[in-house]
Amino acid sequence: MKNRITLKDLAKDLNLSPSTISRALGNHPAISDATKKRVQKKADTLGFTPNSIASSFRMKKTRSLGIIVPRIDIHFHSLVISGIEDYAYKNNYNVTIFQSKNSLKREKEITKILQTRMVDGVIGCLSIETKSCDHFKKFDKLGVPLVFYDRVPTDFDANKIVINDFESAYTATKHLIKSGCKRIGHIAGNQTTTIFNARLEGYKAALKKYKLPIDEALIMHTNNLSYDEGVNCAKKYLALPELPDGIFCANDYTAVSVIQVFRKGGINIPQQVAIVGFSNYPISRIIEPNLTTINDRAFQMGEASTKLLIRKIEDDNDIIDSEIITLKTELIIRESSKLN
Amino acid sequence: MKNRITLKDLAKDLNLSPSTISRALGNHPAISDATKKRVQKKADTLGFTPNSIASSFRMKKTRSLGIIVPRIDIHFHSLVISGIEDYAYKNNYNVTIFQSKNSLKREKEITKILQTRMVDGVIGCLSIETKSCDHFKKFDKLGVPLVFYDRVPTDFDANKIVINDFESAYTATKHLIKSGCKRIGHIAGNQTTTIFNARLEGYKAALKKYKLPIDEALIMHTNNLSYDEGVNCAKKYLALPELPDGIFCANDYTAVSVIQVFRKGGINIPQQVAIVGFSNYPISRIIEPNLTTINDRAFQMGEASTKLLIRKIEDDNDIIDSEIITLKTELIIRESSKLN
DNA sequence: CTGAAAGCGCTTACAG
DNA sequence: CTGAAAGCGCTTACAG
Repeated sequence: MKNRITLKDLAKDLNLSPSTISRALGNHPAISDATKKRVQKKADTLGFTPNSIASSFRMKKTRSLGIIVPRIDIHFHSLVISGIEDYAYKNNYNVTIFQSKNSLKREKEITKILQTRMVDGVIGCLSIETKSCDHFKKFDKLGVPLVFYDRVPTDFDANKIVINDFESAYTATKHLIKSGCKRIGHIAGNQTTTIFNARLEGYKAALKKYKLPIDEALIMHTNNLSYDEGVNCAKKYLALPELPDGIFCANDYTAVSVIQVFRKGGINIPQQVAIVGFSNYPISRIIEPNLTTINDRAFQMGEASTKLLIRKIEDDNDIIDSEIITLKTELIIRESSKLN
Repeated sequence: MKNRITLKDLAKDLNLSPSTISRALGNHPAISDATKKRVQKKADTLGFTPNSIASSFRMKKTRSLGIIVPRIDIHFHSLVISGIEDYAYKNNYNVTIFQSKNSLKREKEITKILQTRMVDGVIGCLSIETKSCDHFKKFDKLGVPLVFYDRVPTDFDANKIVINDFESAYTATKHLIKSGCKRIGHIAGNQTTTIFNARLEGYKAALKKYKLPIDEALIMHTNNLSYDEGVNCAKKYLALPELPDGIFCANDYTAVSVIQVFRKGGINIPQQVAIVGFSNYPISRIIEPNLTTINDRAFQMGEASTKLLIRKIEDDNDIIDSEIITLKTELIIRESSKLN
């Protein structure tokens, strides 16, 4: 570490006090323009860079947000983080990221780290293993606001940014019904996860509403909605005495695998089976036929989380205890379900 | 902000000095086990959390790494960041992320922010717009180590983690030649970017080595190697009097678009045209036929960058000025090029 | 084994 | 318009 220039050094050089230097660089109204210019010029020539840690320490504000995501390399999360960084950057906050790797143990460790006053607020998406959220309760005691997105706690009141999974699944299923499908299947995610349960329920609700039977044989269950699980589900569909004529898949990966397996089996999509996915992953525009899917607003989720969080951080006399914001999704109709 | 418990509070409560509390919690050998236990217990019951900003300030170490990437939501970068976070986490560093959004202006702003002693070291991948790296030179003066990956500066000596793009392209092209291809095309990226130029040169070198002609008509140039540009290139190939029998694409997106356009045109892959991509994106395992590609070691690039950076941060009497580490890539042979 | 003291580099209420 | 002084919460060299 080299010797770094401080306010004191500038002060000595200019025969001013450190207070004046600080005010001049902070563009304080009480300082004369002449002084401001002198100070700025000296700061530039000496290459002064302020010590933001000293400032954070003094101000008890770090202008940092802590983010806990299961994994960064999952496209959904990388989009959310992109939205977070973008909104934070525009508001002069920076973003410190941690991956829980879907381990409850690691998630707990991370909350401990974040509870050292490192950050002014926290945005989290729970790990798959997380059932109870006790390890997040300390933030409230410390006065550190907390916002969850996507996988949110159910066991305590918290700020949450979500989409309406039930409604989205209902819309997707209704779209298949309106396109003329009568035997509609569903590839479901892990039912202990709220959002995947809601997608299943939305699917069922649409069937009920339009007086179509709910046939458990057409509902396939998976653990991770992985591509490979999708392949298995597709094979099971092919083994049925009668194929479904439409399938709503709880994510795009399984939808893509179904399309591929079915086409290999000589089945026309969408003519014989129409397919709808969920998430609007990049692959949905590449797979042939292009996949009808739900835009889950990942980037906007990041923006909205950050906007809410910063408001909570900066509004001292905020009397709202917790807030749940639901974003509108969007059905994107593409070739995989165009029947008429 | 609520009133927070400090070392002083604990000290008063236990009739000890703050120094002792600090040492006890830091597991200093000079403190008796009995005292350590008393202090730890009290800290737990009062819910003491240390103020890491105060500690950073005092120690002149933040244990934070600053990352500048063009975008977080590009799969390559999200993988690198994942590798960075993983290695950093295991070594008790945290990771603060900024996106340049490929804007030189924003990249400069970010370097300014990072030069406020916020971080102990910086990992960067240059924006597309960046030609000169003067804005990074200040880090050296501040004693803040800097490591670049992937898109690295050419105009000054710096620590760099790269793959051998020339060699990888050579290997990919050689694979096509060994598979029997005689008319091999290339879809090239922006030639002002070093890595894409190296890929083109590696391709040419392989052709030369094996005494195949370099036919400029078979070399397509793109700006961003986007999917849509790939579609255009594919159409241009189709318009040629004679098709190539193999194409090495500088990334997977263009390779995928070529496969799709060619198949729509009734061309068999790999029998008529063998295709090789670059990067091993998830889609390479989904597209049919599965795409032969180069594993570009994104995650490992993140790990290696962080390992090098932390070494530079912690090794005070390091006399190495700058270091360039080249990672081995791997040719992954899949259906799109299996000719024999 | 424990304590008193100094100081990291800022910011700001108070005084002039 | 400018300055002197206090203090944010830690850590550690020094002393005992």
